[in-house]
Amino acid sequence: MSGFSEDMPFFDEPNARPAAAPSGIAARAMAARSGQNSAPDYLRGLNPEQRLAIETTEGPVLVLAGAGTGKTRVLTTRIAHILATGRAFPSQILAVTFTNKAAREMKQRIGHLIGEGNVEGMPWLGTFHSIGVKLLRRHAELAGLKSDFTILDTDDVVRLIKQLIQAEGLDDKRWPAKTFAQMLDNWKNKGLGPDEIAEGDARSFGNGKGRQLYKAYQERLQTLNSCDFGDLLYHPIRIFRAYPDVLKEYHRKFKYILVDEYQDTNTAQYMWLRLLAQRPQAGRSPSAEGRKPDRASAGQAAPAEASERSERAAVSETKVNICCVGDDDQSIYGWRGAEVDNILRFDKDFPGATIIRLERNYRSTAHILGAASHLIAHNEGRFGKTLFTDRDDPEDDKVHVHAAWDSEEEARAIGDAIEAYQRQKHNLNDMAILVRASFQMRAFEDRFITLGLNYRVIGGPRFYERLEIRDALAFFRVVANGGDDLAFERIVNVPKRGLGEATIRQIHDTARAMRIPMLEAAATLAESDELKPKPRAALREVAANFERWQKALETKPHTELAETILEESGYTDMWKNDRSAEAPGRLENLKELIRSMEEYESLRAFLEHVALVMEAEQGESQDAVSIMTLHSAKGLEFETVFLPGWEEGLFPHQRALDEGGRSGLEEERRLAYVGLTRAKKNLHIWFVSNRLIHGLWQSTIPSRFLDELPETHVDVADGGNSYGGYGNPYGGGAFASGRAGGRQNPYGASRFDNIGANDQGSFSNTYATPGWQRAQANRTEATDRNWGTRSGHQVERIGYGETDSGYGAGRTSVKGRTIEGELIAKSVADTPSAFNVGDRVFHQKFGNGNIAAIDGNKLTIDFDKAGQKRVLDGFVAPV
DNA sequence: CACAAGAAGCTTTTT
DNA sequence: GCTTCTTGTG
Repeated sequence: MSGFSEDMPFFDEPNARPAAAPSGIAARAMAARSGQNSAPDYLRGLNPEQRLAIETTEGPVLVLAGAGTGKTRVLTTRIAHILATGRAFPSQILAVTFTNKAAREMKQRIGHLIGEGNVEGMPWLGTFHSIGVKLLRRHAELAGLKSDFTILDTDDVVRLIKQLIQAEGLDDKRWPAKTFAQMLDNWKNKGLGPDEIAEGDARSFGNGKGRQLYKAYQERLQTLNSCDFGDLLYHPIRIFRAYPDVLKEYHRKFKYILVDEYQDTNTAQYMWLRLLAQRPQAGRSPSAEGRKPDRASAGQAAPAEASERSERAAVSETKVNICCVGDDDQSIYGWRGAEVDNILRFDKDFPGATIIRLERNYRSTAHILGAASHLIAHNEGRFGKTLFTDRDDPEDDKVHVHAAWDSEEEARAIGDAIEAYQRQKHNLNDMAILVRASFQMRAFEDRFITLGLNYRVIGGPRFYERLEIRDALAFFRVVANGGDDLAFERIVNVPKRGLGEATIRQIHDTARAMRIPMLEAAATLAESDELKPKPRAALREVAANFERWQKALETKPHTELAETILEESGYTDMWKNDRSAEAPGRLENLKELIRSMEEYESLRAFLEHVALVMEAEQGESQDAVSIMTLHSAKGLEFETVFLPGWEEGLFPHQRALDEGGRSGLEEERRLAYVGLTRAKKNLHIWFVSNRLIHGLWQSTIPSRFLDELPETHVDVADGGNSYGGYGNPYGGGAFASGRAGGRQNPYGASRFDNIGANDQGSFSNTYATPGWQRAQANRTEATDRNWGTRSGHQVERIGYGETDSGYGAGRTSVKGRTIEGELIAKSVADTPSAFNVGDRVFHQKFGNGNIAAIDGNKLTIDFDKAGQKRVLDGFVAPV
């Protein structure tokens, strides 16, 4: 049997026997079973549905777990239950999650349940990718790799593809490597190899060379002994298909399969699961009746190994004990290949599946739940769940909907609200701002910096993606694996050693010609006289360095070695001598990197961790408001949640509508649902009338999702309510009809069509709300922020490369106050506007003003009251 | 090789 | 409009 080496004890049950030393919960559970009839401890406090989900261990089970219904608890308890009742050994359980975070949490909780000491016999628990690696390391040679293959990240992949595109003689401008990397990813997410992709797809890139490039790419990966992320799923799938005996081993091994966030699985993951879960049954599909042991009749004799084990083990092998947990209403990753269909189709894929709904919500108030449920009910094509709660506290606030004039005021008002909560002794840690798109974050950061309010931004470029970290890792990678050409190329000339493009090309060519890694080629070249003295000396030093470090790899502790490498290469000095603002931070990050290495046994172990876990683990060190995208908020909860930017075009996002049509809209709605259900107690939704989009002020209309909220659970804040005293600068009248945010939204009319009377009665009647004087006041304050009130307050960026960058650069950007001459110079327009500079015009929201400059259909107007703005000519009328 | 001007993005993001 | 990457010039 191919791929299993002796030193990898595969069937490790005998050593991991839980019955031998049942500890913790297992012991208690067993005692409980034999003793009284009462349920074991770990089942206490669960509701009937949860218990059903846990105790229905046999056959396929789909648990539809709504937001806040105790999904993770069910998953972990289910595993504990399987173990406690002796249904399987830990090593016979496969549990898959999507994120490292989820895996970590599950591991922890299970450890807690079955007793921390039993780490030895832990289940196979991890992300699809980490389990993929585990599989692939065992069977690497079946995929043409060695078991110590390296995992490339996206950056490496793009650089590699670029080289291939150039090697093909294609213009890498016209055919961007990034685009192809994405295509590759899509193909692999669908489990398609170079020969399986659609002809059209293959032709659409690189003058019809798509397929050829794909092949060349895979070949290159093989010579580099590397994998990309897609391969971690794709290779195992192909191995399972091509080597049924290998697959069979895993069929025997895994008795119980659990999958978290099933709604997020893509096609490749689905295929992977199917292969593992569906046992060949000679044309018969396992049904509910299949619960009875009927293997014998399937004509598939129980393998000898199985008969050695207990009766029960043999029985359960015939069944598909797969349990998928998910929520179709929280599927928000369709755009990167997730197939909601996988979850909707579950009972067809696994006939006789038990479907269990968890609908009792333990998180939110009745108002929040009511609002969320009502909203999501607008989607078609869902299983349909109705969350409920027993909670009925008349003190609970309704969901608040607020209007603001523009994004700056939105940020200001939310900042005020946060401070108000703070005065009521709420922790900042319990509050979050969830945005649709990351550009929205800026306004909040700006505002919070002036306020001196602590915040933390979650998401964005991760720790390991930072420049200095990637450089350092490249050094380590070359030391650990001299054949890592991509890493070598990254740092040959770092810090600058006068090794230009020409020299590097030469190394490249030599390496190709002699079929040796670039590092070796460099060493060879350094000893030859093919180079000019300068680069030659430089190369010689590089080669000597790496030789020395590689030797030290065996002897020195890895953290010490890492430090030495960064010192001796001159990398630390490079940043020490750099007087830019980021340099100190980068040095700090390097220190952090070394520190984090301590937890790992070796440099290699650390590098593997880094490849798979592209996040820096950081604790919440201090009290701070969280700012993040709705996507990254999935799975989290907060006492108080702010959801800004509920406007058509932004949320739902225009591109989702354009590209995804109806299903795009439904995914946006699910995203809204995710947002709403993050809140435990207080929920504030905001929309603005004016937003700066791509540098242009655009009038916006309230999101259709606002109209989809039920009135009974929603409280629309009127102007005086939260702010008091700010009137409509344009004199109230028709616009300030006193019902700021009447709730009929005219989104049926054309987008941005809110000029004139049809604007009335929509949410966008925001004059009456926070007010224009504030906007005026903003302007002065916005200027102030340039010299920052930064002292004494801390900004924490989780996973951001640059710490507060660019705030000082606001000089020209204070509310579109651009230098006029520039705009006039640019105003050679392709679409001539019907206006002339100097014309007096009227704008629905900004009032009267004079045109200062024209750029195509974009006008720069000095408004009498609102100041200078750039607007599209369609929004103004001549006076 | 360094710096500056020019061009292309610009929704969400894990592994 | 802003930011980021690439290309061009000294």
